[in-house]
Amino acid sequence: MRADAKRNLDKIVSAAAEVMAERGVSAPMEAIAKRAGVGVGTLYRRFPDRDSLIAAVGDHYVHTMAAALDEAASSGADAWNAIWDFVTWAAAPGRAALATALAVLPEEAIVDREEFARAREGWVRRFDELVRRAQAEGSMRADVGVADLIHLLQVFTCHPDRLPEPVASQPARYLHLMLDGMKAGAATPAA
Amino acid sequence: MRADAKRNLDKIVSAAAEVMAERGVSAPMEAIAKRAGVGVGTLYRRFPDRDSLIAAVGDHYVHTMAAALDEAASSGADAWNAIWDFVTWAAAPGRAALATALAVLPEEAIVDREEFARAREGWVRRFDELVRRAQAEGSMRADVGVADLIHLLQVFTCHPDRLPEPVASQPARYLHLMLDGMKAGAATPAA
DNA sequence: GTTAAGCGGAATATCAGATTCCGGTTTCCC
DNA sequence: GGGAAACCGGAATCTGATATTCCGCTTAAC
Repeated sequence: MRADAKRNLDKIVSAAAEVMAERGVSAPMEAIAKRAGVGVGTLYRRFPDRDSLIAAVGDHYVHTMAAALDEAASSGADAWNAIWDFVTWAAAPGRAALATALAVLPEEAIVDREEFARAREGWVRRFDELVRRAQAEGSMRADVGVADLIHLLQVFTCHPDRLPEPVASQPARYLHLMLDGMKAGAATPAA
Repeated sequence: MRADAKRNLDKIVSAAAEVMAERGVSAPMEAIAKRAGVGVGTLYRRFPDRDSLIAAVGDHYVHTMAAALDEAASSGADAWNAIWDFVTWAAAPGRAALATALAVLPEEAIVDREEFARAREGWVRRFDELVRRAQAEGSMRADVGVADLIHLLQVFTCHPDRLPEPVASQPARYLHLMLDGMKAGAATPAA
């Protein structure tokens, strides 16, 4: 692969990640190409169909998230604070497409992409361990689980267009509210 | 207006409310017409543009909600429980388009529709009073407000397509989690 | 300097949904 | 009961937004 081709490939993946974060996984190919400073033709040469592009973006995100989670988990804080920190990180501006990397990816796009599946599973597992640790510590109620956290992250970190304005602009505020609801003793047992 | 015309008008508004609940305010006109058991032509004769239809649906919902809120508020329970009950009602299946009636309505669509604006404002005001009452009672934290409740209601009661599956199918679970986070003492102060 | 890999983006193909139109029905009033 | 006015349904048509292709022009690489 020629050097310029490689360069463009990288630009395309980053651009796609950004644009998909803003407009959802089905953002126009042309918008992605433009953001990457590249012609649509180049985009199509590299990624013959949208799914392959989504998959590439997915890789990008899973790895980024896994790293952030590990950092929060190993910061020495207790499990509850590690979760709090990770959620805060995930809600930061520019992280909007988190959802993309989670479950939103069309099944077809990730079939056979073992590396991706492995990374994702690893991330989920470690997140789950953290949650269980927090519950064991007595800081998180026992009737909620990683799944709830992941789903809520998806909801609050999806493309801003899909959220009411104040929520879109302060996802952290709302995620923290939800975390407060997940605190041990906060609560009426969840249904 | 001829009797059959009136009949169709009603069918159209109910159908629109349902379909918009499921597919969002920009659901295809044809889908709405079909649900109403009416031709697209009829739909267009009554509502020349989508906004007028949205406005009609809005009226429909605001009144329904206002009634539900008033009922919860006057049930004799304390303010916190009234809120809890209302939120539960709003999250019940078939109520999905709540968002439609709140702020999602395009401004243009409601300009000059004073009756609607008045109903909505009345609803918001009474909801706000309830919230303040709960705070005065000491059951709800003081750093959140009706706006937060309304926005989160919007998030969790929007068209199911826009939410991750588990959230879409159990909005009440997540809304209750949110309420738990809003309980007095639950919490780290919201940002 | 040559050439194959790579590029941009205009042109074209698709598709979903909006909107129009009119021949065929219903109401409703006399 | 009868006829005009008001209504219908939905096929046909129009549009706008994207996807996808294609090919003459560039540029890295040797």
